[in-house]
Amino acid sequence: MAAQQTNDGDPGTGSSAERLWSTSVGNDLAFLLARANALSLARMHTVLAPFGLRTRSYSVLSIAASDARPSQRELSDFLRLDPSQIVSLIDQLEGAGLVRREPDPRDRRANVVVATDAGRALVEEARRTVIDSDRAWFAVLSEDEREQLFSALHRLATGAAAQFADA
Amino acid sequence: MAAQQTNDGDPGTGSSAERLWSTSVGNDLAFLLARANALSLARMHTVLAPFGLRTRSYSVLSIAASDARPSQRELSDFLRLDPSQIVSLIDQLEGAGLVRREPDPRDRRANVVVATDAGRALVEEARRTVIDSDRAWFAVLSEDEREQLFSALHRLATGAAAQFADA
DNA sequence: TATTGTTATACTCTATAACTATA
DNA sequence: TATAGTTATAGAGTATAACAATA
Repeated sequence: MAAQQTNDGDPGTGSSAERLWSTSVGNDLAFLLARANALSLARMHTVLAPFGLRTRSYSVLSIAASDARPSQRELSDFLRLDPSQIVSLIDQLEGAGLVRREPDPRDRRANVVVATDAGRALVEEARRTVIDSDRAWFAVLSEDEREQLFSALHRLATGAAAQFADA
Repeated sequence: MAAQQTNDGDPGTGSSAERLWSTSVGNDLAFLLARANALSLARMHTVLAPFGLRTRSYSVLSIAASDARPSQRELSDFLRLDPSQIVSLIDQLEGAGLVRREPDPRDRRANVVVATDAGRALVEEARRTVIDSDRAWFAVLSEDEREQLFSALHRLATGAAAQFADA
């Protein structure tokens, strides 16, 4: 760990960076959101590394392994990634034999992204460890609090608030 | 931006990507956290652009403008950025005449980062618009819900959960 | 004319390693 | 020996623009 070192031999100042929480940014919801997410991402990265996945590729593979049969455009919209980023992600996953592009019979411009058997097996194994990690990481919250957090984040991620981001 | 179709809060239409919410990632707290944060960051970027600031430089400048008199190391610990990233951020802000490095009389290795008058004026103006934007963006939550969200995120960002990220 | 997927490019962010000067 | 700041570098993430095939 990066060792929040206490500044010993320095009487008067407590643990060095702790007092910065009293500044305005320390009390800003958006800053807390960013910080919590940074920690969560680092955790996900650690958990997914043994599977050769990152958060993005895990999300794509997970959706490809469902029965949703998404097009690349739908993945782009849902994950809020540029279509070109989806191309790159699918290229990697396809190169690793985890997903394949199937032509959409209803629109010859579009590809449907589906997981291979190998992809399905990998993502199911990965998902189990992700769920375990989630449980441990969110254990500082009670069941009620987790539900409230889910509700709040879901509204922020989908609700009217979303339009402000595109202004 | 890439043609973000404004699918603002109209669930009946069944816009193509909407059904992907029923997949497992759509119900993952960590995914929601990432998505909400991405939207919040995009919003902050839009709000801060007229001031020539980004979220990072805004945070640094904001703390430098307080009476906390942080060292670069403290900024690094608090913002969870590598010391080298702090160097780069301070270089930019110092080049723009917004902060300056002052020698720490108690440790000649350390710099104390303080805002100039210009920096203080800029960040106060910026903070007003950030606060307005925050209010609008979090308006989908009630006052109680905002407090609960703050409490939950604060625990996730500082509590025992933090150690999992470095495991 | 608009949309899907694609290629290309540039910039920001993240993560490490090594170096200096102080402690 | 350890810490504060610095330099350098490489890989991941983000944001645009332009293009071919298809609708």
